[in-house]
Amino acid sequence: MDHLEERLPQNSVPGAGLSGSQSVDRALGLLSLIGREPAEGLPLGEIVSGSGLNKPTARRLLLALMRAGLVEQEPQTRRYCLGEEAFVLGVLAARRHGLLELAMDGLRRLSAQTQDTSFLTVRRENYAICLHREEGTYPVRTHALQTGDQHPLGVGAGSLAIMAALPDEDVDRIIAANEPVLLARYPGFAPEPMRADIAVTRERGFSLNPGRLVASSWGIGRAFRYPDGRVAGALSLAAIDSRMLPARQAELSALLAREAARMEALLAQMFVSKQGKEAMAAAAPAPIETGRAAR
Amino acid sequence: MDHLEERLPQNSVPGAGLSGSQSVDRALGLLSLIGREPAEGLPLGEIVSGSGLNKPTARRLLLALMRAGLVEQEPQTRRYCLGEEAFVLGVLAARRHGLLELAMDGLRRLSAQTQDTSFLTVRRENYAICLHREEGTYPVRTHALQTGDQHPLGVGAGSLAIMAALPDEDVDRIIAANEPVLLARYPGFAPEPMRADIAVTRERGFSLNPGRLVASSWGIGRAFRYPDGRVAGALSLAAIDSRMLPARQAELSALLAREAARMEALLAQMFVSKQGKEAMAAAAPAPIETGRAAR
DNA sequence: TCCAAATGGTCCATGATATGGACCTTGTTC
DNA sequence: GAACAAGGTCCATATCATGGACCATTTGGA
Repeated sequence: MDHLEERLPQNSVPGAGLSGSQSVDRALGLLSLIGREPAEGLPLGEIVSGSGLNKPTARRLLLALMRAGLVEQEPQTRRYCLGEEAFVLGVLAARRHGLLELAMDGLRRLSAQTQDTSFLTVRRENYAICLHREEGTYPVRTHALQTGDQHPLGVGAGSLAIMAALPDEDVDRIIAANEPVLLARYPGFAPEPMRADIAVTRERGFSLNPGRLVASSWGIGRAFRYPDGRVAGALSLAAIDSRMLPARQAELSALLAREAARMEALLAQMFVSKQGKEAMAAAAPAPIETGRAAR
Repeated sequence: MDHLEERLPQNSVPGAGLSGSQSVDRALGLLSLIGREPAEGLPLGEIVSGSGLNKPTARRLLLALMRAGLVEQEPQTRRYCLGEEAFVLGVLAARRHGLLELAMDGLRRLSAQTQDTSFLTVRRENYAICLHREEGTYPVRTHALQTGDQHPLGVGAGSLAIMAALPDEDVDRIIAANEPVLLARYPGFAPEPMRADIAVTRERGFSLNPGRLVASSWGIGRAFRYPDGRVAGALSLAAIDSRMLPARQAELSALLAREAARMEALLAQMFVSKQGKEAMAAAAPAPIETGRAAR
């Protein structure tokens, strides 16, 4: 039903789209497709239709992914989902890309101070993905956004904050790319209103989702950047509408601003130490360093 | 220098080794190779020699991995390392494979109570990989084991605990497979002594590494299992020799045993709720469930 | 400043490899 | 128990990945 979006991620330049490793691209596409729905996994049929591949090809690639442990097949349901190796790889990658770890303290503070649920969101192409949900203690909570959930950029508070932090040309491109999905699956997020939201967000310094996704479930968010200016992600808070009146919005946005600034400071620090390590890498003979002998 | 171990992960059955997706297997092999050294990344040359592939092939596959965001190339050093997408994928996979999350509380307790550094280790084929290192407060600490470090099964306390928890046939196979690496890079971990270590570990209920990897750096470990009996991983503690005398060994092993039991309880709980969800999946119409419409 | 060596990166003819239509198998519905 | 649907596999074909040869850029030495 959604073949349209697949198949054509070659940049329309006729000769220059040949990657040189079609099957690898396809396999990694499947991986990301499966990652999108990690809750219960995807049945083969949906993988086939969702990827635009045909059954034998999809299955062959899945077998390769399973051999590597990145994908597992639930024996009961025969559904395919992310494997343990994907998890391990993530832990390994977290050494360099430790956004979540950096953000955890801030999220805990936010939820402790506000009693509301807080989120870390990052950009992933034209989508925003929720990396963590830190529960608040307030008894009425919204469950509109869970860890791992993905929505088009501009849909939801954190996602909108990220979108608004991007340069205009990116905004245009992203909205154009997402237009079919927005119209089909996100009533209330048509391109034009979204542009208005972005403008307001930029003006006022924080994003607001007034229950557009789930009625009465409001969100407020703020983006933060890497030292080089790239958008790194967004922090956001969610609560029911009665806890998001203008006065409290101001209060929450101040807290978000403080934590976002803290994140930017931490990232700046990380950038420095990383470059430091790189400079050293040449000289250092590595004192004890068990295992992994030189080659 | 280590071509030997590559190239032949087909199970020696002559005709039945053809995977049907050579290039995907190779690409995922590179991914795991790069994951092994996430600290500074690997230069192309080492990837070429480490994988047994040739330069153009390796490069082409790396480009595919980079297109997917799973690998990044440091612009300065031109080294290849795990990309942000690997990290994100890991977060997504953590929903199902949340061992680390389950273990964090226990690790914190262990380090708080003992002042020593504690570790979570899991098995990965014939190796053990350290998923987390929780610092202790005691001023003299060993840094023999860092998050992400990998050693052959049987090398180090956690690794040995896992090995000892495996059935004999696995032990034999793993030792045989690792023999070249052990002899070449791990003096003090020859196959025969290791078998003795395994026997002692089984008898006494916990593993001990008496400074074999780094002098004076001792470790003590204990494995825990999934409800179905499979070994899930190991918890371990590291300290200098003077803090690992027999009396304290007993004390520490009791703490480890308690935390390992707790882990097993948590895992059992997870298994139940997972099966529960599966059973429900068919009936439930998913109350609000924004986005991701049915197809 | 220049040259040499090493390492990173690319091209393109060739055939090994991935492809997908057709078919088989298993589980579910009426 | 027959019909349907979904999962899974086979295998001849031509497409796609392969790797030897080559170019580019960086490093370090004189």
